[in-house]
Amino acid sequence: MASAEAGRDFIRDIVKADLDAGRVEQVVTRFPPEPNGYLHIGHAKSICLNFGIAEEFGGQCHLRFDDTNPTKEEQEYIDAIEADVRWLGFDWGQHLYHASDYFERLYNWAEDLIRSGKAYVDDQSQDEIRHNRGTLTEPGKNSPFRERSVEENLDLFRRMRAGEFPNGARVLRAKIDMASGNINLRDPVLYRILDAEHPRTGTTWKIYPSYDFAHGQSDAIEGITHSICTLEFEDHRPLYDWCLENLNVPSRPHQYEFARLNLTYTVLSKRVLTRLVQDGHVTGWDDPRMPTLAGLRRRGVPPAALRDFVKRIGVAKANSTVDAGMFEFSVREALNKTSLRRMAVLRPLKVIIENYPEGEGEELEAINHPDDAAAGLRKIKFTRELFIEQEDFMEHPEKKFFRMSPGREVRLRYAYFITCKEVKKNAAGEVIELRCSYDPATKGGNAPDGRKVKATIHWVSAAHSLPAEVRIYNPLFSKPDPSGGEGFANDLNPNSLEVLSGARLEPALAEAQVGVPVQFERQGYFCRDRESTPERPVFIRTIGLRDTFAKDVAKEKAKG
RNA sequence: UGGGGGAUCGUCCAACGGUAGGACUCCAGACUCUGACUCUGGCUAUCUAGGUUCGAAUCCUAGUCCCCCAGCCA
Repeated sequence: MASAEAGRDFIRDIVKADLDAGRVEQVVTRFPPEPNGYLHIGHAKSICLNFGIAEEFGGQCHLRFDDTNPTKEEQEYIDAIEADVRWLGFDWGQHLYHASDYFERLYNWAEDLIRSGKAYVDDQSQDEIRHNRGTLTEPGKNSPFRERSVEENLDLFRRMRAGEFPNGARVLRAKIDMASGNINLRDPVLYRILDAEHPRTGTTWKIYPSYDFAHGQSDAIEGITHSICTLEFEDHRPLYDWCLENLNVPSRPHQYEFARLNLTYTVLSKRVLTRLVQDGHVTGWDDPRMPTLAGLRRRGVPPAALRDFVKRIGVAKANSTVDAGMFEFSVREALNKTSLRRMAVLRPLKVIIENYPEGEGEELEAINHPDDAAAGLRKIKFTRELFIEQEDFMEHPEKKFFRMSPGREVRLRYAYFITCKEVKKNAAGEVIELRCSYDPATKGGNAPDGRKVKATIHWVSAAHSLPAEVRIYNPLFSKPDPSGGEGFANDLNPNSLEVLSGARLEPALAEAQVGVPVQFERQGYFCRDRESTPERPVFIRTIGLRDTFAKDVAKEKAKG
């Protein structure tokens, strides 16, 4: 039954039309990762597309590992991929498959092709095959082994399977057309000899099917109706179709292609991501700077933000690069709704309230979420000695700066109005302490005489706050369009990680759970990291709040 | 000089012969115990040249530019 709403993109249009016309009775899609790395935000687009379509149109979506190359694939990746897809919010139910589940059937289909004279064993070396393939503008040459008898091909192919030949000695090729303008049709390799241990089939197999020979048939076995992949497979489609048309397959799937995701300041090449990890540019696949789902999760990005982002960017066939700001918007929007508010001072500046009694303190009430009364209130401790943010004070304020400065009155959030009376400096001339006075009548943050202040700043009690480490992340790459090739290392941002070791947190943050986002008021969204110790919490900044003041300052500076 | 795709605001996506619309960004303002959120208002686009048509982003013709393909990777 087709969803009532019209498709939101060309693929959904096709699905809907197929359903409406009765060409398929239930849509079946699949997400087919190769377990040779971790999933990233680009995969999220594909996952949301495939699982989303299945959901919307009442169909099903399979998770299928495309594990046809044991030299690159590992169990660690298989496990991580399953966890990441679940985390994103999708469920494949009973439909977990592996291309390797189909090795026997694929093998038999290969023999079928040989028997019908449409495949042959080629003894040429890899170099010879490459050489004889021709070029983009010149046709290839037929292999001298192209006209072997069915019997000889069958015998050789069986002996390939039996492990009688070394890696690379022979391959099975489709007999199509060495002069085709589409290079994929110049007798593509269907099977190669690979003496490697497969994470699932172990050493059972000595030969492995190529992607082109495995994918379409796997789709057909599973009854996939719409096989959705990225643009670079567009000119593989004739081969996809050729296999299905020349084999006795149980169903007839069709392939559709969409443009993969590109993001500014980001590289989504699996090869580069692998290098970042292996070469130690990041601490691992889940380094919070990585665009991997594991990295984003550790960073504190909620899965709902990913899903929202994917919905916003749409699906089309034109290559494009999405502004990372669009992703940030989705992250902030999701976080704003759900994050509890807390106060934390990242770069502390000591404040002493001179007219507040020494050794005393009081509890004040603070709101946990401004848009959600059900989130309730909490108590915060106010004392004579406090910390405020260094950047909330300027000895010589510039024109539009209206936070704390000498002689100026500001509000401490949920507490009192205070006025800066004196500035203490160290020998180097750095401000190290502010002496202030408070107005007891402004308790809770409002002046009974109705006077206003231009700024409200956050603070913590010096004695009650918790020391912590806070990690601020900046883009991993310094260029909007970093190299996805060998030059990637030159485009890395040397300041992608900033560690603030002297931060101070309000006591309620002691209960923060790893990975659960909170808003540090006026600063951004943060979450406790798994590297925290009982003595020393570590918080990670998921993303900063929008900061129009900082932006204006930067603009002024740019103007000169 | 082969084959396969693609060109619409700064960015991403719509419009399926009938007023080029939305989102992000940006700009101006309102609100504010977060310079956040929210809310108002605004700027900016059909690759080019012809043609068909009452009417073209959409159809036709000829160009231009961009992307992918020469793995026994996927």
